[in-house]
Amino acid sequence: MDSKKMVKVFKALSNQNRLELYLKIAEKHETSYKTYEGCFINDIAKSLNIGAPTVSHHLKELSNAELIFTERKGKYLVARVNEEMVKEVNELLKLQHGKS
Amino acid sequence: MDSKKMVKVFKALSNQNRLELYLKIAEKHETSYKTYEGCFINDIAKSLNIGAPTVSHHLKELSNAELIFTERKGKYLVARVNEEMVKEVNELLKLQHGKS
DNA sequence: TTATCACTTCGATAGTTATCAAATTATAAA
DNA sequence: TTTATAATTTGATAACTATCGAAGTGATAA
Repeated sequence: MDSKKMVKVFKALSNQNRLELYLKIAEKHETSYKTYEGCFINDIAKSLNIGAPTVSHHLKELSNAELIFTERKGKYLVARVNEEMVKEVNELLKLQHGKS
Repeated sequence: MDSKKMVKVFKALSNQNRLELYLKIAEKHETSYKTYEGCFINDIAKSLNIGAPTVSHHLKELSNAELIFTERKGKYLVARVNEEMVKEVNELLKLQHGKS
């Protein structure tokens, strides 16, 4: 476990708008799981009360923390959750004494 | 799920020293689980490269985020993990598509 | 009671960051 | 080619925060 990497992840989730952004990506990620479509940022961005530059900045933070992957699809940006990283975070936080 | 509460939790874990502090408390919490001793802050504080005022500040942040409970025992301060909150965080991050 | 240890509070500072407006780039549509 | 839409970059600013030293509080030990 690399705690520096984890600090980055928690930092990425420690802002209201950025957390909501992540959660929406994760939610979309779930519903489109079988088709692997990913999530169009443009749709999400409108539902947040922040401008495009700020959305862009937040996406970079989430990417940088390796919580999401992004990919351009024509005019649009598509995001997917990095499931491995999410798993790592869950492992870090899991309390062990219940385990066998 | 209250995302504001979660933001506070992530903020609390988004600093290197504070995350280490939390992890040490959690680790101790695990090993003393059966006896409910809790974790003496004084022991931990020495192993971090920060002064007492900063430790105190960080503990307040962790408390404030309800990640830990603290209690005075004579001269010392004792900390315990708030397992409920940790569970909530894990729920929030858990990806659902694997679920039945 | 005096000294010591553990922790907290206060005030200051250097560094970080969330946000925006303006300008720019990339792609698609007319 | 011109226009429109999506996203990024840049530069600026206000707000926040991690940290410290100094001073203060509470509890134990001498």
